Amino acid sequence: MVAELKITPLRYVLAVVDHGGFHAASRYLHRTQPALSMAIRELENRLGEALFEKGAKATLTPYGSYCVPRFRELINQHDRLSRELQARAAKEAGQLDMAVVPSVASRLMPKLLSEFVSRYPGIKVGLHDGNADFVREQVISGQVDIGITSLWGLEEELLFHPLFHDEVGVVCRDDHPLAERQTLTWQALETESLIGNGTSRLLQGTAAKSLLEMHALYISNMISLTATLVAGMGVTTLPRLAFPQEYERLRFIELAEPRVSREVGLIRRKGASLSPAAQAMESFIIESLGAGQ
Amino acid sequence: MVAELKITPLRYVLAVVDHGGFHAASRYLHRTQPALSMAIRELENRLGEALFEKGAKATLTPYGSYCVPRFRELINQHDRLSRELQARAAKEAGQLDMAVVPSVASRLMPKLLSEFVSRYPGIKVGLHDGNADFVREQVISGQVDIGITSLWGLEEELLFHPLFHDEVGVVCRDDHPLAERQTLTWQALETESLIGNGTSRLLQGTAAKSLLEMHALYISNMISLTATLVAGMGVTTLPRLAFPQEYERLRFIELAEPRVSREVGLIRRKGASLSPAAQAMESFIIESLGAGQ
DNA sequence: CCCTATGATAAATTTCCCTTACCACTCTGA
DNA sequence: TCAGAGTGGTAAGGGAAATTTATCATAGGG
Repeated sequence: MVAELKITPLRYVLAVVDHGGFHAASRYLHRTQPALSMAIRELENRLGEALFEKGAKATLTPYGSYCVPRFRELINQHDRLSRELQARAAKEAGQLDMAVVPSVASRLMPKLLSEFVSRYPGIKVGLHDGNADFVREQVISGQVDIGITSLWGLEEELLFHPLFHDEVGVVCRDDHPLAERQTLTWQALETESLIGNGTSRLLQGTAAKSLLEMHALYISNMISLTATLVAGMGVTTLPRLAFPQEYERLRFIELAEPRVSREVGLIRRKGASLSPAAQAMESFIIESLGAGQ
Repeated sequence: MVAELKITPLRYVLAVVDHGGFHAASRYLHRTQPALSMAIRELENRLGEALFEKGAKATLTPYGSYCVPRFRELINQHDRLSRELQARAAKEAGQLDMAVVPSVASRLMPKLLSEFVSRYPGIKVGLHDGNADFVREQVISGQVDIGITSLWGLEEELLFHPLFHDEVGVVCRDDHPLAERQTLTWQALETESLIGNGTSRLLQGTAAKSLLEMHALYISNMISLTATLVAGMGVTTLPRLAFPQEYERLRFIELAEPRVSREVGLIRRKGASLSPAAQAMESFIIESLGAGQ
């Protein structure tokens, strides 16, 4: 059975000691003098021993002298903890991990992250990239706080906040016959050597689904895919954001018929709420990408 | 500005976590469930962030998971301190120093101390011996908590609690002419070679005061004094307690006219109250020596 | 010697915590 | 499918605890 030492009376004792009297302390604490007298006496009763000499003005007993530094230590610990937790709640510190699809990671995250860390200097961000399945897994398993990806279907245990639509188009080398076209229909691709990739399943359920069966080649790795395209070995379909702009010889042609797009958005676990830091990131991303872009 | 984290709600949070639910925790804490709900919500508001998921049964938010171990740490620290201070107040632990006159130190303290430490195993005792002036100085300066000595006069800044009277008698070798006497008067000493010692001033203000002027020899050190007496070089006066029983050849003869005695007692500073440990020692000494002995 | 400082005390008041009573929701087993 | 027991949340009232107001006794300083 431990007596409950409330923090406030301990603070009173320290104030009396530091200010050299009950009246001075009461002014400092914005309390009246009897409040201190009674609170401290209550504390003394609880401890079973007087802290201040009776009849002397604010003089500590030996027991009191023993207690004061320990009170101070406990209060310091308390205040440090209180400040730390509040700061963390106020998103001034913390840590978050996110999983992001490669196209977003390479094209959007650099600018986003640099702005984020300058706005929230205390927050540590871990960025993990991988394909849509990887992102989904990471979020569901709780390995990361939030993810940015496009969903293939509705997920029971995930919340999806849409950010933007990303149009699917055809990518080919600049000397390819299709390269000069402004728009394409799926029929125009029937005779092409179409290379499949991780985003190809976006075509599922659309008028262009027959193209899926044409894949002679399937390349999931982006570097390999672009190298193959640059080598002129065929064409592929990609969302615009996934189109690697840095390759001068590659062209992106919009697919007009059917219009296919993926909806890129933010995902998080349904049951669990976000940590303050992750919440800050979520709000930041929605604010940055939700409207404009 | 630091928010005041009260200990009790923190305890509630831990109970809910440890017992896996508000109801289970409320049973454990002997509180009703709404009490926990409201106290914890109050705490959440204070921190600015939820600790438990809403709509889920007692599931911690990421922020909550971060907080819980820190709450536990603070509460452990609190409880440890509370127990320690209460134990100290209950005299189960602590430390005290006392200054004692040599006769008391050698004749009474050994038995007293062995009983004391067996009754209060946690208390550390420092025992310092010296003459009455030394004891007085040590107590007044606060070097020691309490002293046992006899006072020569009333002291303004000391509290004196009498313990027992110690009769002054004459000490001589067993072959001395006075050795066979049962009692003596001061006149019988006029022709003797009287050796003075630290206790001689007890005779001041008594009928035997003329003896003080007869001192040809003054020896303050007890070992030297007894050696001198054993050598048959004279007689001296000593309180009975100061008479060294271990010397077979020395005899103690009561002084009947005048009866001189010192009043041995406990002294402590008037303004300052005692530490719990010192208080325990004081009560113990009074209990042991006040009545009997 | 008055005046002002100290802290202690008593009663009134405000504040806060807890309980009782009730609701909404989810899960389980018949 | 539906009753029943589990979860936790909400509202209103009571009571204890903390605080204030008012007063007192005492001690030190001009």
